[in-house]
Amino acid sequence: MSAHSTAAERAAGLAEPPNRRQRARAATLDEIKQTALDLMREQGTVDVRFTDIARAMGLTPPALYRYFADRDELLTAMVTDSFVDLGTTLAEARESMAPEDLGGRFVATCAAYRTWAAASPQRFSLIFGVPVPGYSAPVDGPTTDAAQRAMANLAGLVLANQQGGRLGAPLVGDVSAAFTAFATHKLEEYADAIGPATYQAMLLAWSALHGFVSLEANGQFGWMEPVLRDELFRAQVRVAAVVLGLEPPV
Amino acid sequence: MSAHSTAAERAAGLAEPPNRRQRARAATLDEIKQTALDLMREQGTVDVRFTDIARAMGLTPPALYRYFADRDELLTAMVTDSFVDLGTTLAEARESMAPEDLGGRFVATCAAYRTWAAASPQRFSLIFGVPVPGYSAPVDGPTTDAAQRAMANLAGLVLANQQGGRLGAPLVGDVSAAFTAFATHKLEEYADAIGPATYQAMLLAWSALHGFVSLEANGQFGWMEPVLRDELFRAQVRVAAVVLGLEPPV
DNA sequence: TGTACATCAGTGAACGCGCGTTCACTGATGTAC
DNA sequence: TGTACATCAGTGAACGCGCGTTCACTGATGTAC
Repeated sequence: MSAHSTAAERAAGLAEPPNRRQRARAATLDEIKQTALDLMREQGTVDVRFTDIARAMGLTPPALYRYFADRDELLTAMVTDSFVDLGTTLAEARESMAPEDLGGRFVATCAAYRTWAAASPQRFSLIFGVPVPGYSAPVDGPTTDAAQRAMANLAGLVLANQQGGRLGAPLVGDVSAAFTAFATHKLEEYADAIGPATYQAMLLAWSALHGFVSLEANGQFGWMEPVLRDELFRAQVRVAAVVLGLEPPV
Repeated sequence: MSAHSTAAERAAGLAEPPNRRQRARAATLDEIKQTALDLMREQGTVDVRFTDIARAMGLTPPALYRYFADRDELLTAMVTDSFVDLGTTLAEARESMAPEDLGGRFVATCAAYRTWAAASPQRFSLIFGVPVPGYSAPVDGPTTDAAQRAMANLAGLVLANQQGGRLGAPLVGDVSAAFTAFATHKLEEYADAIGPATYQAMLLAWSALHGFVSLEANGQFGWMEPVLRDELFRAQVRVAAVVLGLEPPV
């Protein structure tokens, strides 16, 4: 590979390994977001002051405008990052267990969801919480997307279990006609492998997990020892599994 | 009753119906909090600007200092109010059903929890969410109290079911030794009527409900028709009931 | 390989703004005799 | 019942502050020939 790239290569947006400057820029971008996150954590808030970030980084505030057009753009980037990070974290957790170990994969994914939220409640709240002050979310943007993606992850696991013949009847069998119609429409992509009741169960199980995770991340379980919370979470995962009709994974 | 109160009456802090001025003051206090809430709702935020409240009420900002020492005091009041309001709302829902109709009481209380949150996500987030920007919560204050109170409400219902002989075995029977010890200690007040497994189930059921409620209140179920959400919630209540080992209430 | 030019990160001064809060005041409402 | 005084809600002017943002600049890094 030559040191000089051709015009064609540039036009195609091809490789051309980043120079020192570009790498520095990328690093600074990351540092800004990381610093913002640290500040949020430090003050237990979801608010960010541009000035504070600069100060914490040893920069003057105007320098940040080289990287983000304004405060909103930074927040949007952080929200997007959080989505991606949560997604990859869940996927990694899933892949950390052997493909045949469906129960293990389920448990690991649930645990990752919990750990991720507990590790940084601010990002969790950025995704699932009430909007940030002064920040106007992009039109119908990633906000509801959160639901979709989290669901997709769960749906994949359930589908795998179904195909592995490890999926029994969901805990709640009753599904209304309206919900059935809706689910059938939604489930086309899964080629009818998943029925309406199981689809409903996915939402129920997800809610159950999310409830625990959200209460814990927001400090509502502070009165319990961490060990006890672990036990409780294990039980909550059991509940989710039973709701879905999975073979006992724990 | 005479128009004049005695010094003794005043000292004892007795009745003495509030005069016009006092009534006006109380009304203004309420109006301030209500306006703050309306503004929060309007801009989909948990932030409040003192100036905005005054403007919305047709007052000058300094006037508010007759009622609240500063912004924090207003927020604290709003948090406290939210607690009380949620509490009474749940209690009212419970009492709206006959004492013998334990299933009905359970369902009604769950539904009230949901409705309350959906009706004002801001207050819900004030109680259960991440702290408000710039607002430093009172020491170890009501924040974790939320857990306790919500639990107390649920515990009451479960206890009633237990005493009514309508409480079966909880869905998840396994309880770790550590959790058993903890629960036993916590449950002294219930005179051993409730076992550790049921105590654990209470937390699990609450989490499950809370998850749905929180996802819905934060708009994560926006992609579902309201009717479908209703159906889904009904199923979620079923899940909670089964987790607790209640006779099928729905 | 060296030189001339272009790009770009970061600075420092400056701005406008709006917010929280204070203060001395006015006028209405309530209280004591 | 009337008068004198006390209380208190609300005003308007003023303050300090810190934040977001702009602008013209400097100096370092990268690029073309």
